[in-house]
Amino acid sequence: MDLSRTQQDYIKAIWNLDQLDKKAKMKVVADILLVKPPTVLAMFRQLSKLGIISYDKREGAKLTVAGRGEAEQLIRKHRLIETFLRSVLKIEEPLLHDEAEKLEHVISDQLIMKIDEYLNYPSTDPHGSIIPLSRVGDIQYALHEVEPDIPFKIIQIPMAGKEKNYCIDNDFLPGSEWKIKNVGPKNESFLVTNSEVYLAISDHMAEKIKVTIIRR
Amino acid sequence: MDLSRTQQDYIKAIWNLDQLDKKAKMKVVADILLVKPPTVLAMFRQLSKLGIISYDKREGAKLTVAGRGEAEQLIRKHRLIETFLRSVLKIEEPLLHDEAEKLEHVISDQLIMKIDEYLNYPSTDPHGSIIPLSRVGDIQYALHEVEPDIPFKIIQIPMAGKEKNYCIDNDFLPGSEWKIKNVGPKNESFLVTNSEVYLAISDHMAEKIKVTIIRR
DNA sequence: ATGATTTATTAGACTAGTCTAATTATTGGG
DNA sequence: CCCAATAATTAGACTAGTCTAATAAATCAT
Repeated sequence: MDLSRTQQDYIKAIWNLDQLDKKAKMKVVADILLVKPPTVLAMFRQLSKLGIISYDKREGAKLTVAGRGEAEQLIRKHRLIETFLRSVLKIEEPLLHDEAEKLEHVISDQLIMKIDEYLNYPSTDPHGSIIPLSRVGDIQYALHEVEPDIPFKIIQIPMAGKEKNYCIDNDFLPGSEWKIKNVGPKNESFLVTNSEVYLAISDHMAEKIKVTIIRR
Repeated sequence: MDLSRTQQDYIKAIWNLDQLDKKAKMKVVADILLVKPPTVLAMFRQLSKLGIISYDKREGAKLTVAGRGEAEQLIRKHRLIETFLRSVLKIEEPLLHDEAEKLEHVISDQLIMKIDEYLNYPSTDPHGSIIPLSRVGDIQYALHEVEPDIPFKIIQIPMAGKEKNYCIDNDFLPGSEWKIKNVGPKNESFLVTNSEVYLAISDHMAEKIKVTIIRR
């Protein structure tokens, strides 16, 4: 995952709106980021393709599980940086927030780990907000966590017997790329496709299958 | 002065080459910044227009006084950041340099002042290199320090008597924009122009006239 | 001092992120 | 339920920074 600074700004805006229980409609996001609606539309499409958000005209943009992961790592950085700047350099608002806003895009995972260690793994920032936990590396999800239409790659299928054969027979194997087309009522089954065939996966299989989100 | 990150990278490259007594030829700069020569040429032209460098095919790019000022503020930030990261977070090479390289473009003058204060105004960085002094704000120069062809704006002309009249008669006044066309032998006079008229300014006048570099 | 090699320059194209102007959808108030 | 206001979308254009391919200029080694 290598998102540009701009992409990160959009992700954060959507995350922040979600925290306030507001829909990330285009107009709203445009106003927050001081850009015009067509710009936001272009970025929403880009982020959808990357599996970071799903966008629907009337629902606005919604972060996928993958997108939420990205957002939380950004928030984690922001809050650790604020905590650090506050406690070491005694920086006050508004400088505190402004600098953190810039630094969060630039400080590496490695450095943020050092900062976390220095601060003795704080759980809240100077404003009392919770600092999300670290999840570095390629994040894995169980299949049932992934939203429809988000392309993913299979990492592991810990199956046996006829379930295993079912997967093998349909080329539903580690390394292959699929997406969820539809979710059955009460999440009891998932219709997946690799754009050649469609396959039904039961909920108890879906919970065991490990997957990563792929970017297009 | 609001230079992009990219512009700053070129300025630093030229400054670093100068420290090694090497000419900032296009090929060399291209190799350092991992870009191709046409890209460097485009940037050299841009920086020339901004009065940051002067470029000549066989001499390579040379920083103007204004450009050197920019470079030194960047170096100052870099070295203060390295010192801070080393002494507070015990960061080691190569992380130390890499992070400083990114942070120097993003940390404000205000924050760097806090860091300087925290470190108790160190004069050298962890490698023993000298940390340049701060010169924030719109930097002023005496006219005789400015290189030919670099456009500048007059800030102050502390003249009297017939010198004053000479300036007034020729609209050589605070607020007006000029550049040096030619420097006499032994720097004893400066031919300046505002693209309408040409004017000769003596060295002892030039030393008193305060000026800022302007960007086009 | 001339031909080979290297370097500089031009011309034209691409990407990401942005814009404006015009059009199409959606929505909410009488 | 219809229309006016608002929001979304399309189409087309711009900028900064980059590229490749082709040409021109400089340098260097015999």
